[in-house]
Amino acid sequence: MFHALATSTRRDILRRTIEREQSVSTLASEYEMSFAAVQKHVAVLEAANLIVKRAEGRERLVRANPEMIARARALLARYEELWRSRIARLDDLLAEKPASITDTTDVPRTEEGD
Amino acid sequence: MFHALATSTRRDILRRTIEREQSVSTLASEYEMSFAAVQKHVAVLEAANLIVKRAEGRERLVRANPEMIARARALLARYEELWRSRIARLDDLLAEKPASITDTTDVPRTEEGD
DNA sequence: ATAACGTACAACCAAATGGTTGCACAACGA
DNA sequence: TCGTTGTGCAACCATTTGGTTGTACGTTAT
Repeated sequence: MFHALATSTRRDILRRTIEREQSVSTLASEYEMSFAAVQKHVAVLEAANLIVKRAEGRERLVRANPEMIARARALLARYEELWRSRIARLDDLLAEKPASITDTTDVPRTEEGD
Repeated sequence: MFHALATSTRRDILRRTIEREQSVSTLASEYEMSFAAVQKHVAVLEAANLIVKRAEGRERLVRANPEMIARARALLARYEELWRSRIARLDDLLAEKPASITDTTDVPRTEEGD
């Protein structure tokens, strides 16, 4: 899926099909490359479920699939969450350690016995 | 940048280096492939600014760069925003048109004059 | 000093990728 | 009917990619 997003042409196709549903040839007319090249890019996006196609007469209308974009974003959000939990863990360590520096008995009963 | 994220090995390296900073050889020991292969993956991630390296003795310690992960997520969030604004535009059209169907005079004074 | 370790880089290779042209075929319009 | 349009697919080609091994070089340990 990230692979499908890795090309600027494909991201551009995605952007256009978010804005409005359009046929493959309409899309192809927007780029310098051949129709077949664009058609293959569309196929890659379709395989990644980032777009869906709908038949209308001889045309194939392409529209973005917001569900999959959301999934990609959620995955990256999870990485950020991992990072935040790492920071949290470091904070925990920094919050705990000082006690064992000032007090080698390291018995955490101080709070419990209070 | 999406290209750097397009391989599961690199996403895994990113995940590991989010959790804690570690040397290239430590990372390499986690995978079946050769050290050189992992080192190249690290280089790709570094070129995309998704990780940063720090020299410590003979080792190169690798850690994730949360700023870049956030940027990728933000970009995808923008696509979602585009989608939402498209929906909003359609809603606007649907909210305006019905008047000319039920009432050809399409004078919206009904509320104003009430 | 010398061996072992960690890293970087070059050369090489097979497979995937992004592009091309050409062809087949269904749907539309004259 | 017949030409045109829209699509999909196969074959082909150049480049990139993901992997390998080998080499070089600085750092650490014995």
